[in-house]
Amino acid sequence: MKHSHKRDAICEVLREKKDHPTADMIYERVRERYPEISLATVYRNLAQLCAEGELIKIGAGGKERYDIDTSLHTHFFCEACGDVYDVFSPLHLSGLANAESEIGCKINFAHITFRGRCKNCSAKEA
Amino acid sequence: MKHSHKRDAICEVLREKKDHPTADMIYERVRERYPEISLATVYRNLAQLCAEGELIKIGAGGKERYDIDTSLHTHFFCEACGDVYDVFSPLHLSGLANAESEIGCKINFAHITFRGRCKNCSAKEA
DNA sequence: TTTAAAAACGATAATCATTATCGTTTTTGT
DNA sequence: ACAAAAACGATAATGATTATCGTTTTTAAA
Repeated sequence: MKHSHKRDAICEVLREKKDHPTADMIYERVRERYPEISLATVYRNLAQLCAEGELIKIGAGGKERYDIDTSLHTHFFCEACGDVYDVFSPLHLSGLANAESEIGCKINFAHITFRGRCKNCSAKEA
Repeated sequence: MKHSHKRDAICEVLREKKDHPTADMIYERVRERYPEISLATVYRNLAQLCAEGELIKIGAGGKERYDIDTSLHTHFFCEACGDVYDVFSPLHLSGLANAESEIGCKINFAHITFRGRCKNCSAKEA
């Protein structure tokens, strides 16, 4: 993988605002620095960075979202506004051994996501 | 919602084989009974049944899959063959209170999915 | 049991996110 | 500077899903 300014800009954008943007949100943000960038370049680089393990995709039904923090953490999806928040508090899941014996195989990974209304959306409703 | 034979057939197909089929898998199966059915009818009815709470969607990145068992349970996605299995063993997640205070709002729902290799795929590799 | 409005249907066009193609431009090691 | 490899922009293609629209079923009341 050669060095590329556009790819750098994509990573910077992801580091600057940790709101787990979609590909087109990233495209708009990078465009402020590189107005000539193509959406294809954004997708190409996102796929590449994911393959290298430098990014993770956090799709939840609709469009894919991207997170440059690849450390183990959980995401909270606001059902009202669609925003995604990080949760770093440690969680523990028990009952895995029984689940494994039920399906007769090893569980490699348990994926957890949360849903609810974020602080902003709860405040608006009140 | 009026009664419809095609919709009945879609539900039957989902009850007969609990492999969480995709829309086009359902289309193929219903076609054996109603060769004239349209894929649009399958999608229309699946959306309708989901809206009524009679089905759940269990998308995991790629195509959506559908499950007629709406009781609380977990899914295991085989990373090798893509098949989806049910897990009914009880699970318990702790650490939610800290997670809620971290993000400052109420978590309505914690969604858990498992990944690994199913029994068949593990056997093939050995 | 006709009848008429509402809902469902099939065919197919449209949408939308994402991926592939291809000719040109950058990067990088020599 | 040079040339191969990688990246790029523009745009076409793909694939899943949704929308449209004219026709057919369903259903409940006349």
